Amino acid sequence: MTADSAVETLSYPEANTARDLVARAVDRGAMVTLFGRCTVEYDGRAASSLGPGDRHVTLKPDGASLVHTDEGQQPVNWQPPGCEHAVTVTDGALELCSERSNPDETLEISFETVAHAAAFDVSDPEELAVTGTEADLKERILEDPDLVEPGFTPLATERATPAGAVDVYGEDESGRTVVVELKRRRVGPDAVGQLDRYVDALERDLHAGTAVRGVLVAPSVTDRARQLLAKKGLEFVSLEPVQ
Amino acid sequence: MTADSAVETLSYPEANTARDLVARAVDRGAMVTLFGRCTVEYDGRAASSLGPGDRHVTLKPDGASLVHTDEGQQPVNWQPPGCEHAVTVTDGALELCSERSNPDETLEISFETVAHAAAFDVSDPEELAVTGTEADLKERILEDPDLVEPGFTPLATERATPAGAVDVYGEDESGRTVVVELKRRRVGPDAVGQLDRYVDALERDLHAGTAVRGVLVAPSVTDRARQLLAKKGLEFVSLEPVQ
DNA sequence: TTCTTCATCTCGAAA
DNA sequence: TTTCGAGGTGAAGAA
Repeated sequence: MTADSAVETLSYPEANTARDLVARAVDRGAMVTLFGRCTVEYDGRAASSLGPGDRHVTLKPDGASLVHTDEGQQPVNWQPPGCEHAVTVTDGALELCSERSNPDETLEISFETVAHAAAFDVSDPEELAVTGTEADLKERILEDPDLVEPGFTPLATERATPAGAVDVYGEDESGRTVVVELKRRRVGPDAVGQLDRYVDALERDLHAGTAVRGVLVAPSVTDRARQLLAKKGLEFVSLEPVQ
Repeated sequence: MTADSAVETLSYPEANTARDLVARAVDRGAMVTLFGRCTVEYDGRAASSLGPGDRHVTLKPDGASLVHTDEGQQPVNWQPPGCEHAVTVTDGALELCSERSNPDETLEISFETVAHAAAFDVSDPEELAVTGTEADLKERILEDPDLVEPGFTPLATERATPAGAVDVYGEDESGRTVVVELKRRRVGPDAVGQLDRYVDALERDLHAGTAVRGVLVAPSVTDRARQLLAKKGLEFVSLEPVQ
């Protein structure tokens, strides 16, 4: 990354000047950012309209667009990767359009004023390494199945059932089938419903009369989830992904 | 928004110069963006590590932080609103730290090179107006209950049950209780589980022997969801939020 | 492609 | 503060 090539910026450019920078940057696969007063229209899975205000806009080389206000972690409007970015000047105003198909969606940004425009040539070879996920919880259990209960034996992970894949499938000390559903954090009623669907599907899939135990493994459960577990005859084991 | 006050930028600044700009901007409640080669460490609900690469960093006045690579709609690392942003120079490197409590979480960004730094004074009075939401679907049904089925009479929305609030609660032509669950888009098994919980809770809550009908209203359902509906004795009505 | 589930989900509303 | 469900959820993996 050198000073000559990596960054190109404009302060309060004319619309045509900004358009040229954006067009060139999009063409060469650079990341573009704009800041200024704009309106935003979206139409696709839903539809939205945003009146004039100061926002920060990002166009990524993979086709994603982001419109950020001064508040919130989430963009106020956006377009996912895979879009075509187009930039034009209409009636003296810089206009961006990001479009995609399947589903057909359009994002249109019209700038009343462009306060800042920048293009960045990005090189990022690194992958993010995350720990503390559900996958970590699964590994913890496979390494030490007694954490679920003494005598538990895992037989498969992601075992297919008519209701979907079971996180951990195994049997208890006395040979009964056990379905384990894992959650990396405190769970509500939805996770209980999920476990119940798997247990139900397996009881039908295996031969009649086979009792299947369902065990929810998570750091903790809410009250309603606990009541639902009791009603469905399911069990809970408290365990965290790490430590 | 004037040229004098709204935007302040630096290209390839010294670490101390960048620190001063960031510190002043954070102090006055401006939005800050940085672009350059950096590493990122996160520790909190999970933990992650990201080796050196070129990224775009945003610090928002509400305490949110975003780290974006050249790919993806989602930031590779982030911190939600409510954090304290701190900026320092350590061993000649610009370092940002965004920290919050409950849960305790820390995001640390260390710049090897700052290619660009900018501060933006933002004014955004507008609210986003969205259509095509679940609320629109609800209004559509309340205006014309026959869309659910001829003779359907809504009696309440968001009616409380021991399992949570029911979207639309009413009765059919023959006076039987009907629970309606709304989804703005095609649904899977999770939505069926949700409806089933409400129906079950209401049957217990009302007097014994009261049959409660459950109707899922959505544009469409997946195969598994349809099977699950059949097994649970629940119904489906195809309806979109708009048009 | 569609389907299913995970996510540092985020966000908002209500208790 | 916690809980619960909506979301233009996004993203990944499998069928």
